[in-house]
Amino acid sequence: MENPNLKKAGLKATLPRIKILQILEENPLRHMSAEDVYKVLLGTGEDVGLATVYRVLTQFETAGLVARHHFEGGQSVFEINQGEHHDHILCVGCGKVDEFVDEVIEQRQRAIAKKAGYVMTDHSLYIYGMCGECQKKKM
Amino acid sequence: MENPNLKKAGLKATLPRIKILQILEENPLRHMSAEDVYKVLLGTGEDVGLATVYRVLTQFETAGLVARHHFEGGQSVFEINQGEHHDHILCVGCGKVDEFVDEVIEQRQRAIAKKAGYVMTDHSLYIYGMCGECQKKKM
DNA sequence: AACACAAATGCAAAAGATTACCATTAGCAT
DNA sequence: ATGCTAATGGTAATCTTTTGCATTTGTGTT
Repeated sequence: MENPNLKKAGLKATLPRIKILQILEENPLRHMSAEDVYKVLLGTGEDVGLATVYRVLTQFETAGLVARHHFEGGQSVFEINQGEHHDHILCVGCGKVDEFVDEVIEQRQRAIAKKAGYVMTDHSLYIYGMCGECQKKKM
Repeated sequence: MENPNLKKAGLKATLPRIKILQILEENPLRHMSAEDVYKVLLGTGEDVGLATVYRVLTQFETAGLVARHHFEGGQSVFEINQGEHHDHILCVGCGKVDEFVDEVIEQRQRAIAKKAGYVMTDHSLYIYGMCGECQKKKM
């Protein structure tokens, strides 16, 4: 029953890790801050410290189980790694997050890095805007 | 002598603002954190508080005089707005920052936002990688 | 040039996010 | 079941940024 991804990642299957991974997998909110995860844990009566949540999330990131994003507004948000790579488009009105993939952009980025003499290791692309619903509200 | 950009932006020409704008314009480091600016001020013997630096930089951002970036690693960095919009490519080895513009990417972004029903207000694209020099060092 | 008043500043305290410390607990191989 | 090491929880510390408030400084006006 213990999630096999933990062992695969070389992490001991401890209770906090199992719980946190489960939350990231099952919570409808795909992008959660450490605080968000912590609150869910408290809600389910788990006795896990906030410091542990931070530690575990960082370990998950290192192990490639989750991706860390730096959306505007300060804190890091984490998203479980499943399916393909994608970028994000965020609504500045309501905070909604949508995902997209664009092969043309991916390719141009690689070309730009190469031309500048870099070996690309990562990239982050966020589009900010106002979503359909929020546009209506503002009228 | 007082920088006309301040008045143009509707900001009183106070000594801290004049000095800070000057630093942003003249410092060879084009991307500076609030702390960076503060240290330069101290170095030139100016008596400006760190809180004022933060306040002024935020005002400059609102006025469109500077752009705020959220590079990986926590604090905000500011860059004076002159010339065209551009995106950034950063070296994860030495911290070097290069700039680039790619019209294809700009255009795809607008198209993606539109298709998702968003009115795009802003975007941020960072490419991370290892620059030429750092690649050599690692061998 | 002196005034008057609101806006801006400096300092220190506060707030928010994340990390470090350390004594205690819990996986896991034997 | 036992023991050893890694992991955890709680708290204090750190770092960046913001806020409150008394004081100072621009600026337009006499």
